[in-house]
Amino acid sequence: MPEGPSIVILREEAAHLAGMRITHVSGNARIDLGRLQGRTIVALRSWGKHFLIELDGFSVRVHFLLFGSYRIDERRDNMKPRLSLRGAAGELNLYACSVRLIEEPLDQVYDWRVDILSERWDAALARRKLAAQPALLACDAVLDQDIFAGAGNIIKNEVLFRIRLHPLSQLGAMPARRRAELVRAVRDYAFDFLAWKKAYVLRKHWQVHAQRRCPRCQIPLSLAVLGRTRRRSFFCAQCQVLYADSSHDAPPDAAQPRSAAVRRNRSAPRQSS
DNA sequence: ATAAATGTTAAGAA
DNA sequence: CTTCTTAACATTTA
Repeated sequence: MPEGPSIVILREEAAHLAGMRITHVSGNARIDLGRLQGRTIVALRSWGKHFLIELDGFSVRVHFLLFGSYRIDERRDNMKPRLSLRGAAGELNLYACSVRLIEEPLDQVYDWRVDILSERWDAALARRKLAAQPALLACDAVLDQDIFAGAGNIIKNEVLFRIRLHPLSQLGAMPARRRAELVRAVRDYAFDFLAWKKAYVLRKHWQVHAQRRCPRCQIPLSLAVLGRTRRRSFFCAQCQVLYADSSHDAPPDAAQPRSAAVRRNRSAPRQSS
């Protein structure tokens, strides 16, 4: 459930509740539920993986983490809602999620230019942020919510494969052209994800995530827990180019010559057996 | 049945 | 003061 496109789907499915006055509030969220009673839903918004219920006066921020779920105009029979909002237009039930109140205006708290699904997405800003962190690994960069809000582990794995970039590549060792390509690919894949998820065909479009073989060269995919984010990376060690630069390595006590990008099997030959 | 996973945050350690 | 590591949270699927 939790990557950005899934939150956009929720926002769209719940759109008919915007403008509704909340007449019944319940749930086991550790917030003051009484404050929501009688308020009006001004708008339903999203930023990355955050689902935002904007009320008159304050907002509710919902994050589904790994296991969260929701029902609109219906309920789960097996689980107690973390938060349930009811009114004349329908009801919204949220389960196993993190719920917090935001007192400040949302436009003051969120930078919409960073949301990979926003119409205000700013690719140039993302490129600048990537250029500013030369030691950052590609696998960590894609998951950085301050750069790509809404990108999750599936998007990470699929994007890196699409542009044939090794997850351990260092941003500073890549040509600027390649960083720009990465920014473009995250945005593009987010919309593919959205369309596929709406059509219930997301999974069958996975090229590497939770897959066994490289669809391109057929060798077994590598699976490793990589980066400071310690998330699973599925990748093809043959097709995905690694850019490494010794000047960003951990303990170089002497000045070392800058090494050129390490390119592995650029042409990705077929595996012979 | 046991493990791992589309994720983040808080607290403690280094 | 960072930066890193670990635990906690809580549900489904393999």
